[in-house]
Amino acid sequence: MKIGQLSRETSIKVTTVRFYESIGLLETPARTASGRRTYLPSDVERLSFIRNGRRLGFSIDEIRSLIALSDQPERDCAEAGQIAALHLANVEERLRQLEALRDELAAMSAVGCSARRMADCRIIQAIAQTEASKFIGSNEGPAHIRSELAGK
Amino acid sequence: MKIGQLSRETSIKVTTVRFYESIGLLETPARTASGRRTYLPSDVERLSFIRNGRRLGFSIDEIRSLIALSDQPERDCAEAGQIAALHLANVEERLRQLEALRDELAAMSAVGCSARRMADCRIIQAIAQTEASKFIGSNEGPAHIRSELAGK
DNA sequence: CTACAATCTATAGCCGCTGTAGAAGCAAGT
DNA sequence: ACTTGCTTCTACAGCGGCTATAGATTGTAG
Repeated sequence: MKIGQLSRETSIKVTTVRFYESIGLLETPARTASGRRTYLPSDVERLSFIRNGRRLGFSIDEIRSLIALSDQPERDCAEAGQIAALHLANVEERLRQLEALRDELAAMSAVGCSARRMADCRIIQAIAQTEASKFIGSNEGPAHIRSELAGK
Repeated sequence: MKIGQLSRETSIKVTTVRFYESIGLLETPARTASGRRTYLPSDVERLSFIRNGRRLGFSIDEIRSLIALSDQPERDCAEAGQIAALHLANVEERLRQLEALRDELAAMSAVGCSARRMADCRIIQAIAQTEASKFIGSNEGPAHIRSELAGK
């Protein structure tokens, strides 16, 4: 199986497959005489696992850990549970932040911009006057504003 | 006023202030004879606006537009309202995605990992068996998994 | 034989910063 | 004058997770 078919079967782009290989997330596959990568059905499985993990918001490193764990069938399963639980907690925290954000924005938009001139624009005024205190918890500056689930 | 004080007054790190200058978000300030940047109170205001905008999740480009608009006091305010409304819609969409994600993860964690061996780990199995169909709407691969409001 | 698709490598770019290194300036204390 | 230590300066690399581009090669169908 060549990379294109692997890509189709997993819905992971060819370039991304190569990228995963380059960062060691996917094992280096065998090559044909002319240098093309060849994959096995087990690679489809592994790549699907990676895809699902990504779609569930796990980081590459978390997926790496999960794969490493699942490659040791006799090992205690608790660690995998911890990774998942921690991830869930992170997602819930982000949800809370995003909800607070939505409320702020909704309040802002509700006021509307009935003004005709920028000079009187309520939206601009609202942004200018947003109180930093509303974002306590985001004590590390805009760095917290990044990472999962954006509109591309 | 020097960069350190501007930083303290706005809670924006010194390096970030310089970064904003480098991308043209902040005007190039005057310099002392020895080359230090000097700022005016109006710079505190502008930087605060930027900080608030960022905390509300606006992109640098959106903030750039908002600033450009507000620098034209006679202009129609509607465009600013549109930017805010579009941003709100994006945030709401992300909220929906994140909620779906949380539900998936919660269901996964609820099952728990009572198994002792990785080979029987339900978490791993759940990830492996996640159906892509549950993520319709995220039709562009993991690219959607990025951007605002992460745990650093 | 020619066209076109698929694959290859290597490298740069996206966003929004953050961190590093090394040099220079500045104020206070001895 | 000298040292100490803080602030500031420039320039550049790195983060995550890809995506895009360029240019070369190989495979396949008409």
